[in-house]
Amino acid sequence: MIKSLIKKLILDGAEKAFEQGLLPSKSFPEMEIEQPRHASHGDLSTNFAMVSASVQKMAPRKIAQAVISAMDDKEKIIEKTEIAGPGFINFFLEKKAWHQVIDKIHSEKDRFGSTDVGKGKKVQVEFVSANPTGPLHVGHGRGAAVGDAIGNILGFAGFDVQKEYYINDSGRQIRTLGLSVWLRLRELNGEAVDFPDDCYKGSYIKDIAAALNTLKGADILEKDEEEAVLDCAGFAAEDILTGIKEDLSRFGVSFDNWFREQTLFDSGRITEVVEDFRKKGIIYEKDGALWFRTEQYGDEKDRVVVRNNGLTTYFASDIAYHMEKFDRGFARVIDVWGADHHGYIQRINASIEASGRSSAQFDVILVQLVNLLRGGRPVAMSTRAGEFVTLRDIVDEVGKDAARFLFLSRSYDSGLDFDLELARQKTSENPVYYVQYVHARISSIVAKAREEKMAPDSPLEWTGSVSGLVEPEEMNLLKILASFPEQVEKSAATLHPHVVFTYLMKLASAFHGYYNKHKVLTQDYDLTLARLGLVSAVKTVIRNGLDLLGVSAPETM
RNA sequence: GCGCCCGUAGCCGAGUGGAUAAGGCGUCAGCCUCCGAAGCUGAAGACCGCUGGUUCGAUUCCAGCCGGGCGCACCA
Repeated sequence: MIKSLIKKLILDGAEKAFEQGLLPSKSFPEMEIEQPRHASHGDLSTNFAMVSASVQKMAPRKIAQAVISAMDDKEKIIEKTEIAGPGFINFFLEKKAWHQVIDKIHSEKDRFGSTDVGKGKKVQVEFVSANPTGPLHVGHGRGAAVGDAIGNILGFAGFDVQKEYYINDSGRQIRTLGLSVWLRLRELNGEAVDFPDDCYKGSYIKDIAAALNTLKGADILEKDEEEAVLDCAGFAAEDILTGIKEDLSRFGVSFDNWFREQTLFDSGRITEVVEDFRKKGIIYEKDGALWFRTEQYGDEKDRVVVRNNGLTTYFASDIAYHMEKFDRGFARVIDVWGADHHGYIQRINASIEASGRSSAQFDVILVQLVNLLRGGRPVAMSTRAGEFVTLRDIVDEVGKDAARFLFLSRSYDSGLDFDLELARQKTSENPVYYVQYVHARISSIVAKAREEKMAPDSPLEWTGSVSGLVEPEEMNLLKILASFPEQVEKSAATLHPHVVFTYLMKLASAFHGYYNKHKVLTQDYDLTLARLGLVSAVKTVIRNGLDLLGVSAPETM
């Protein structure tokens, strides 16, 4: 908000400078306004003069001079300006310019930080979408944390967001699941079976078989293989899916929609798309299979959509699924995938282009792999042998908050070491407590103030004396608070939740420093009110930020 | 071989064209009769993988190389 004020001052100034003949051109390129790294460079700084140099055909410092001389600071929020270095215009603001933010935070409360840059545009974020063939593991956890946070952040930035989970409930892996359960079921009934290598070996398969056995074991044993396997598959998939939903909900992740692959078959959507593409000539036949000319759209080679046995591939479903998404009216579709699926992007892009849409409406977020460690040593994981640490195990061991915060602590572009021992520690090594501690500390201060009747109850009554906030640490906090909305915007624009994480760490650090240096509750009534107004604003922003990441903000710890 | 991601202090890492490269861990020296020490203050530690290019300006963009991770099925 302060930035936009400054921006307007600059543009108005430039306009006026042009009218006065100080500037030759009326065209003003996009400028950056940012908080300089060093306080000696002012509160805010712009590169306006530098980016205008080529348009104005003038030296940046001269442009800066012209703009400053024509600027009209009616509200007197600028203490002074200076031209620095190659042509930066540095602004030193009056303290009152920063004081306003407290009022704003207390009136907007849990909406502070939200913006309308999204303009209500419909966006779908699809994430996790793990096959219902086994429990969720760490990698799914990272994807869940990232997808959920991105959804929250986009929503806060004014997009109309739907979170969706795609269930692969048909196809070969589901049959394999059914077969695995069927074999275990027969084992339970005393039969000696040969358990194939490509079947699922996890102990959860035995649990499912046992449950199914008591339910209707005898029934299934009577059926022939095909039917029995199908029965087992249906039961197992639903059972696992129920578990997945539970795990996700305990992880604090909820979806607006669960979409089943099977519906694409039932509605005829898949054959429809294949037929459509065939008519358009982008699908051809070779070796008894149908191929999609994805190479024409930049893929390495063409891909099969219908196998020579007549069955459609997973890719065919996915084409239909993405068509379906756009048909549902989403202007923008975002998929969150594990990085090992990156080779798939070209293909989906191809199908979107082929259907006459722009692949610019489609984003894939590739989440790099997670290395699970315990005390610095890798945790052995083998899906094949059915030995792995599940997301549920992790939530049980380290808690939802610590897990989510760690998953979002750095960019998903890099691999992540997740150390269970570290995540469990309630020490400074664990950033989640560092931030939550701020919230709890402030709660405690506010509670004490109320108990001892040091201030009126409503925060709205605290802001009258904000002018008492003059300490450098207070000004620093105010500036950080004021930048929250733009950090949310940046996070939304780049689809990177760790921007919010980094912001929260910065705010928390500034608060802890302030807390150690200055008392909030003092003998001076007005000063106490002002500081209560400040710290409770910090509390609100910490909570709003943690909310976006799906981490709780406790009153006590 | 081809494709995607990564390469910033002993370690983990922020920084998507700007002025003196965040922060954390670890190391060293300090701070609790006082609002929560899960906290704070200070010190030491960086040819931002290498070589070129674009630019007034490159850790940031481009190219090539080196190193690491992950993929390259009529599997999902």
